Amino acid sequence: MTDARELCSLIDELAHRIDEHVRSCVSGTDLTASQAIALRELGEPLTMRELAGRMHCATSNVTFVVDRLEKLGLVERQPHPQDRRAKTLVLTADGEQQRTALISRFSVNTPLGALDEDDQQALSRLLRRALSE
Amino acid sequence: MTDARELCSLIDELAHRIDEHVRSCVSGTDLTASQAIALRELGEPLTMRELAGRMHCATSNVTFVVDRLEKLGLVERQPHPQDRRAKTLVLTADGEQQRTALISRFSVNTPLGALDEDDQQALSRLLRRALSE
DNA sequence: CTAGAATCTTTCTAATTGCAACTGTTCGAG
DNA sequence: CTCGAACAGTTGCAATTAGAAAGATTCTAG
Repeated sequence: MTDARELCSLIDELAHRIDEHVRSCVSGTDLTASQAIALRELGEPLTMRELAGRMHCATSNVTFVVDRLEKLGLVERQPHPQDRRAKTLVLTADGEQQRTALISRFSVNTPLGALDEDDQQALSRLLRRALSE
Repeated sequence: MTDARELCSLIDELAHRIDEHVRSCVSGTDLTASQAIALRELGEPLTMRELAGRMHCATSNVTFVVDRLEKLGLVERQPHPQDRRAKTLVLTADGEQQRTALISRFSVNTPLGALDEDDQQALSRLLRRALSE
């Protein structure tokens, strides 16, 4: 039987490399890593809570991050059409532009560069299966 | 071509599940998640720096975590035999005992439970390849 | 042998993150 | 209807984490 603990370490290691990659992509810009991830996830309008879910962090933290993105003029808090409690986060034109620039920067020197096309597909399949539970 | 961004999200998601798993394993004990991970990694004596490397955190943070483990009587800072700058972290008898108990708790309901033996080996092989570069 | 660069740890400080309480809104049972 | 429970978001506060500076030791070029 394989060692589940070692497998977890490998995944943690890769997640850490991904995090490092994000940090290297934002170094030199005026964005923090958290802000960049938020921007990345905002390809479609989301509520605060939805964004928190995608970022795996507390909603109070999203309040903080979005505050700063809004000050930078990249995101707007709009009233939610159906639910007056919620807010819809939408990118400004500038936000859209910075997002596409960011994503193109993300896509070079990916931590998965050592894997060829077939391996990436195989990895994707295995990860989906592991997460499906 | 597969979407590298989505692959990264899958890995992050799995890493997050692993983190949640650790937290659920330590809830009810007097250990924090960081302390538990430190304990897990101390299967062999390590220096502060080595432990920081395995925990993916700053060395100043390890000082903090080890301080508390030492107060709990689970770890001892011993002078390093070769290098008087460094310290060797070794588990006490109580530390060893808590470590094995912790690891056995880690091994039930693993986030990788949805994968059978073959899949786990395949995943391990792919992760190693991705990390090898 | 020795001076300077590098390394290991700690301390101090700042930034990030999570938790609990609170406001305002929606939902559902009666 | 309407009242209480549930939920979205914010705020204040505490805890975790990282970064930079400093002290002690080791390494290395000359």
